Amino acid sequence: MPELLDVEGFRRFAERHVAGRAIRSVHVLDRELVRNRSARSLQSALAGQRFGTARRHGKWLILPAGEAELLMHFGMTGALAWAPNDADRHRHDRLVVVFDGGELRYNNMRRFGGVWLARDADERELVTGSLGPDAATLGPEKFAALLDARRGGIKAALMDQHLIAGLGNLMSDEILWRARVHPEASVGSLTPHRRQKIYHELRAVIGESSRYGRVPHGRRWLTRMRDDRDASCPRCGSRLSRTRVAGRTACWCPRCQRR
DNA sequence: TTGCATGTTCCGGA
DNA sequence: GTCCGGAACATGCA
Repeated sequence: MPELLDVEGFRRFAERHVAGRAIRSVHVLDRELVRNRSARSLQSALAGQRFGTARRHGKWLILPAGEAELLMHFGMTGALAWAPNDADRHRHDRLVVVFDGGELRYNNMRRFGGVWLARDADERELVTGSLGPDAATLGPEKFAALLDARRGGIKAALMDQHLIAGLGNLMSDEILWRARVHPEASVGSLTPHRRQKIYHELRAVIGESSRYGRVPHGRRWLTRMRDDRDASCPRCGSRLSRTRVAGRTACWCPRCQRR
């Protein structure tokens, strides 16, 4: 699930349910997913604190709690849920934060990602590593400058969190498909016009998706087609190709996205 | 049983 | 230093 848009959905979800509320207790259901503190130390750091305004940088969710921050990464299968009480917890719920009147559940089947506590901005950056500017607020000049300093393939560049934070496999495929750029094209081979087109589609994909908190599965989106074995291009009807690009399965149209 | 899955990190090699 | 591919991580599903 989680790329930038999904995490943005989680941010809003957290904002709606827990911002400003006092934490009554913290239940660590899977010790391993609390990555940089003991369960006990996380509990004592959070209990009694209030969550401030939820932030997001790339695929990271940042929940200020008192002086500290609770950092969440969702890996490939993470999600948040809210429940009025402790009934019917799921076996993949890894961390539960309890408030008066309900509880926030961090669920993660495959256990990539996890939860960290950061005492300050320095510790946060230690945890997240250096992140590029968030894709949702990246300006055109900055995007152009980042690509100018980059070699290698365009899909790898879009997915590199150090360069731009937030884009993953699905969104990079969606953007390149809309921009009609082959996923293996090298950055250096792209004309300024092509790069502007990629930027334009990046903004469009994020903009059109943001109200859903995820990339839509509509008929005109590549994302919807990639699950089908005999998927065809929503634009031209050609059979879509699947190849490994930058370590992931890229889905693209051999007719629309020529080298 | 095998392969694949929207994530990151680490390693060796060019 | 840069970039790439591959393997690893953990779990479930087709």
